[in-house]
Amino acid sequence: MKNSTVTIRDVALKAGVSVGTVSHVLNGSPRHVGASTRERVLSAAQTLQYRPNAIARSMVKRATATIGLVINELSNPLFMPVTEGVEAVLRKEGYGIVLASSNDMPSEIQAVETLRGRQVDGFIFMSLSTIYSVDHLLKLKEQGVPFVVINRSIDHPGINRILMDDYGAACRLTGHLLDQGHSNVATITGPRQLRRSAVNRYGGWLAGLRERHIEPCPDWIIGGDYTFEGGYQAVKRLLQLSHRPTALFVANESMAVGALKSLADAGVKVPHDIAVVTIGDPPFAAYTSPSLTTMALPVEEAGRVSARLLVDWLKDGPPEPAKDILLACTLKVRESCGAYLKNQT
Amino acid sequence: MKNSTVTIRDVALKAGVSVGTVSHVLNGSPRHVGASTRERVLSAAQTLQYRPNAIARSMVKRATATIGLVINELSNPLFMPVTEGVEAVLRKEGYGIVLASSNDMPSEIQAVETLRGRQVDGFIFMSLSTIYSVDHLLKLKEQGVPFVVINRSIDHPGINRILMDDYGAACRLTGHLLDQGHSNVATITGPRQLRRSAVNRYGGWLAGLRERHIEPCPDWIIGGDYTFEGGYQAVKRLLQLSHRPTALFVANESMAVGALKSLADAGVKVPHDIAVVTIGDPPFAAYTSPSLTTMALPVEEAGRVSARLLVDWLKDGPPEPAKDILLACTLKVRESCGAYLKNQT
DNA sequence: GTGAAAGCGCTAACAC
DNA sequence: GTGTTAGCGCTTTCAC
Repeated sequence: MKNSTVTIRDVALKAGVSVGTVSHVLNGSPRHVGASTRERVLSAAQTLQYRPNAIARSMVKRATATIGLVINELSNPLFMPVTEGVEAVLRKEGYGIVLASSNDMPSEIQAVETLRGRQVDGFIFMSLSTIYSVDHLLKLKEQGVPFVVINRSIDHPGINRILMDDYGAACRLTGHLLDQGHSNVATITGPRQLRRSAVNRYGGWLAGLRERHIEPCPDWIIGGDYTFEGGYQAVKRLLQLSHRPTALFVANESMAVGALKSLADAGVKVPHDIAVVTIGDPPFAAYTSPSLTTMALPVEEAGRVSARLLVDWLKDGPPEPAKDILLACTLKVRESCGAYLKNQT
Repeated sequence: MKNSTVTIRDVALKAGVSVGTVSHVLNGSPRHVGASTRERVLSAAQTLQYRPNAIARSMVKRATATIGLVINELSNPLFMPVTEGVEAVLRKEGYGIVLASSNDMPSEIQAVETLRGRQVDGFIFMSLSTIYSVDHLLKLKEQGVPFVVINRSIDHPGINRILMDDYGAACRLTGHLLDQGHSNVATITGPRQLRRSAVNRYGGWLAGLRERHIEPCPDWIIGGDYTFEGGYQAVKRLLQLSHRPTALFVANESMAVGALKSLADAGVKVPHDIAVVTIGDPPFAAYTSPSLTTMALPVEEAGRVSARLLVDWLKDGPPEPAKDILLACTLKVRESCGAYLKNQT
């Protein structure tokens, strides 16, 4: 970066004071400086267009006021709002974000190394997968590096984590279906080998049913993979069943969209012939045909909460005991569950 | 960050050499060092778990190997893939990303200042709006700060910019509609006062029509705002017209989804009663009912190209003359334009 | 082939 | 109230 060559020395020279003084007035340190001196320093800095070098500052303060945000699957639409939440509080607190994406374990480890080399003050890990080993995170913890994980299944005491209540959301959503008078509720699950959320959403569905003393029909558990096509194909399989359900809990939004299309292609009317609900509330959920009844995930909130937690840690020391925060989802009733239909008739 | 207190000195001490030597072997500098010395240094670094302090390094090299990515509207789904492209090439080249989001001019200016304070080596500006003044960018240019803009209407010589060919995309897409035998093509425009892309897409639609000597019907130019609801309402207005078009060019994907729903709600069959096409190809475009024929924007490519441009600049000096790159869109033919329908009959 | 030392721009003791 | 100075951890001349 060119031209950035105006240093604190230049300001000191121009103001006719020492660099120490300049540093003090510019940082509003407790030390008392004369009004006229302060004035001269300020105006010198102004006219020289002085811009403090944060790198040099970090050097001596041994802190960079930046945090590392490591994301896997940058392309996942869920991450934008999380990042937004993170960014909002971090910016307000004067912290910067250095971004790293990782597609697998090795690259995540690599990213952490790189970011530590860049001296980030802490980390936020934002991920979806549950298959990752967490050894490198435990190592971080052991070394006292501040970090918080979002949506990461890491069952180890003392890890600060933010989770979204997939289980509760699925349970309530299923309950909502039952409230509409359904009792034949099928599910399209996520990849339960890979994602903790898929396990929890399945578990929530089951619990929602059993809460009302309904035993799920094994045929009505269709395996999916969280993709559009997965949802499409799952419904195709479902429709081949002789005994069809009257309601369908789809484990995520992408599959729900695929399911809707599959249903439409097969001439099955939603919600008339079958009700559909899902977890995750993308902007377009209100504009599918029919619009989707969903449980909105607290994505932006997760971002804000994690950032807040980390910043507090950085300022006041680690939370004791470690936080384990479960964020609730919000029911968005639209057309696909048939609630409106029912109320009309 | 704790524990990070193993410095180059420690390595030097342990290896029984000078810090200069350590630096040389660790950076693979041209200087010759004895094989045994090198060996000792390497193993010392290894056993001490030495991690070079990038901040200190930046201090003396006067370069941080980071670039500032400034985005407005973090929530815009278009930006994820762009960021992905940027990240991919930057990581490969050893550069880091520091992220800044800005919602308006003042916050963008603020972000630039902050990032310059953090000594980023260059900038990528990713934005949508055309209403911003560009004075601060011109100032950057004047000061020799490397930067490239994506999708930003800044008509000033010497600015390196990446644009997506909205005009060409709209023109070709309209042509595609005409190829299907339509001649009554309406459009729902974007906010032409705010977005350059809206102007260009409108212009492309017009040009596509005139290329075939068709004069557009003024009634068939419906003003929209790039939102789902905007698309929904626009179609409502369109349907009140006595003389309806047989095809509809919607300026962006969100409005197209809104339009589809509006049409469905009104019982108008797509593509049978009216064909629909749009610009922008979100993942769900293939799973709407009917699936959307679109022009896919080269978003990830824009990210990659901009990053490559910037990195080359950082390494070899500014491109002469400045690059002005126009990226083409890709036609994705699906159901909503009626092409398949036509071929079947 | 290797070591010593001068900074990079800044903050924070410590003097006065 | 203000100035001086010793580093923060590293790279890179310049000696040897």
